Amino acid sequence: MNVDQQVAYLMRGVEYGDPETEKAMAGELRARLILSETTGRPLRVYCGYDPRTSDLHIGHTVTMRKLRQFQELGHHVIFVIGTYTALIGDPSDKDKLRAQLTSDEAKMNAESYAEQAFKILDREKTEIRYNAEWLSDLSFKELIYLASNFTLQQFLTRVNFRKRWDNDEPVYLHELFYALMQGYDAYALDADVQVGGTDQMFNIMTAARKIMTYYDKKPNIGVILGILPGTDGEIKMSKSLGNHIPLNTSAEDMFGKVMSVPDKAMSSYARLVTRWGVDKVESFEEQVRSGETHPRDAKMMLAEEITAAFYDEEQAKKAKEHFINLFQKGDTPDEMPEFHPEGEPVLLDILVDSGLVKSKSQVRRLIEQNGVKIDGKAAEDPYLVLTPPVVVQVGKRRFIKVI
RNA sequence: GGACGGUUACCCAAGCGGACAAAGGGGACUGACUGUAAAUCAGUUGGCACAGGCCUUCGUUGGUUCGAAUCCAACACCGUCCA
Repeated sequence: MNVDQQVAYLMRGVEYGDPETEKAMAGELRARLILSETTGRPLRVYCGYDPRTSDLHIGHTVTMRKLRQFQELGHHVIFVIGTYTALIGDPSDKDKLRAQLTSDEAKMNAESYAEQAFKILDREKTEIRYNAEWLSDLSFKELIYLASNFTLQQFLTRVNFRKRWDNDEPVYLHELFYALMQGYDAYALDADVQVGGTDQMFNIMTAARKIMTYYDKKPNIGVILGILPGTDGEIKMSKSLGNHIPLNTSAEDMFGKVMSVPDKAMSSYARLVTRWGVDKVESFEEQVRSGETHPRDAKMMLAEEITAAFYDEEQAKKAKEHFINLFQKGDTPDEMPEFHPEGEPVLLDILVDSGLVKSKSQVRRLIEQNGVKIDGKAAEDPYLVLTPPVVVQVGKRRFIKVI
């Protein structure tokens, strides 16, 4: 790849909300890539992760994929785990105060976090750092100097603080430190590039660049990526919103979850979570736009690619077949949990005891709504005594085999 | 320290003495339609009971009342403002 192709590759999926900024960043990146090539010094690229949660979803992997791309081009990647910043909780993506985390919790999460990250990153080429290393030694005096680079107005113009301010909700002083700390991370790591989502725009572009300049360093280049929408296609993927696709799941489940994403979000997924190159993404989008490929089939391709990226080609293919059988042909799945009833196999009890339905009242409602099927036939009587083995189905996709 | 406001089901939020298992919205679930979806339409959404009906729930604990989510008291927690 020549420099321009590299820039295009590395800037894929960025979102600055302002074409000028994007142009400026692309320009800086280009210059620094050239510098790296002539001096033979790889760029130092970093992204920080909040160890608030230990199980990752594919939304977390967007920035990792970007780091991976830098790795492929021979640059040095630093995976920072925000053990110290987690003490505050990043206020960026929420308009509410986030809970603080104890350092023990943070550390524990961090370990499993990094482990999952190696599904994407090259273990050999990744440096893992904890920001407590340098932040815990920061003196109060230093903090004052750092803080003197910023005004309260700058913070108050950020929407997430602004909203709370306007609603007379508390904005705590320590929340303002978050940006300073993240900026200091970039300085301490001597970063050339910092990768992050658009929710990190302020921290990366304003805080980090300002702080680095203050310390007479070349400010880092912000590679700001779009936010991956969740399976609802609307808002940011997040576990607490229940619209996430977890990493620790089965290939079948991942495939199915990608398929449940609305059509309009396909392009975000193509750009942010596939291993595809620039050309491939563009032709994919073009095929859908022109109607050449049926949106359903396009999404199949997408789901297969994404599943393959986290598992492997073979498992992805199997997941696809599974999906086709189950949903397109309406078959029952090959494998389903088995349930051994105790005593008389009364439908009502089985559904509750197996955990398929929460309460008996709910079973009654489901039966009234034709939502319970026995060997494919809608059940009418909750007190029906089953003659095992039979397949009991609730809704479209929940099955058990009663033995 | 003081003044004021809040705490209702999964979430937001109405209710301010009886008609309240509690409006409305969101979410979730079921059915129809489909491309699996989304959108749309219809329904369900505390528990138990075949049903009449019964039981538990409106921050906690007591009280007033024939009757309390609603009134009173104390407590707890949360918030805003003034010091």
